[in-house]
Amino acid sequence: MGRPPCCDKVGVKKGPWTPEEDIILVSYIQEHGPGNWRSVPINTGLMRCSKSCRLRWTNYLRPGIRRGNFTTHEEGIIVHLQSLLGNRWAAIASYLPQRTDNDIKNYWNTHLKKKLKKQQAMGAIFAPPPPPSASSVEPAANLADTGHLDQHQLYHHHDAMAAFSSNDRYNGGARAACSNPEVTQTTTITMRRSPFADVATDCSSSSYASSMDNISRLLGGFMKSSPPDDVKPNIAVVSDPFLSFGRMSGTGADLAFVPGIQQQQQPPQPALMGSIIYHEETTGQQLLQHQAPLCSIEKWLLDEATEQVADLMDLSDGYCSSLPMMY
DNA sequence: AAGCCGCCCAACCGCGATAAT
DNA sequence: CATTATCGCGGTTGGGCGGCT
Repeated sequence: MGRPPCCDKVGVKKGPWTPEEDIILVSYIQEHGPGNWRSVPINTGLMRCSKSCRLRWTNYLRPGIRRGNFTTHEEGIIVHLQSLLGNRWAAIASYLPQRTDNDIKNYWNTHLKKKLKKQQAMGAIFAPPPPPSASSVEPAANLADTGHLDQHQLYHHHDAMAAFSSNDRYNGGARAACSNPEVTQTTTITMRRSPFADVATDCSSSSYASSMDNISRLLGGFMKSSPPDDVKPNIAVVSDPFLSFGRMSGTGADLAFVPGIQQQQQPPQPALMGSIIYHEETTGQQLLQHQAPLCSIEKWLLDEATEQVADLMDLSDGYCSSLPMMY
């Protein structure tokens, strides 16, 4: 015999969560912490399967999540990482602790992919065709493992970054330069006002699921009443994704910083929390000294970030400019 | 005002990896 | 060691909403 079944498949409720269900779930997790999802529907009486509970918590209810309003900075990081890692949303999300993989995936599919496509189409008019052996479209799935980036992938990546950078820099009637070094022309293109300005989540507009007010109220009590100092959720404290190489793994009482891309099955490492979380003033270099050695991709990202993020942060984006300059 | 259409995103589904028995 | 459930991930779906005609 293996394990007992997680939940009855009969009578399991599906569809949008109600405020009542959210309250039940949040208060249960407040008391017991996340994890052991199997027991959640059983102990709470929620007519949801454990999977649904976990999803609701990780994608929506857990503290520290920012929703909507992806900043230029974040867009750049997502594009950057997607070109490196492919559609490994969880890995990408590990660099944006305040964002869920689902959120990033949705944002990519609905916004960034189109934007990139558009940019690449524009670039294709002027750029030479890619090398025949190149696999720019192919996700570089093994990059994280090997740490190796071939020239074309870098190429692709730089184009993507440049597209975003220039796009935002010249938002609204814009002039975007192709970053391809072999292309000397500067392309003048016309752009509408950035759609990204409008993406912002229309949190208050619709169904309950989109109501941040409700959630804030729920979590307000949660944050106030629950966590003792040593288990307090810390996600929001990390002010720069590039400083948080690793993942805020788990939530609530289990929350811990796990260095590296792989967050699966990692035990919490509270010892690291102090060194990372509470050093908002820490520089990138200082951080490197504090941390376990970075894998190649992380080092590369940091190097890249030094140049590119600094550039992006000049874009007078409110959020970006409010971040401390680390580099 | 009503109908249509496209977009957005929360939630579901299916699968592989891992853990428990 | 085999079996079975759980967990976590990526892909997909479908309901709701807003814009357009």
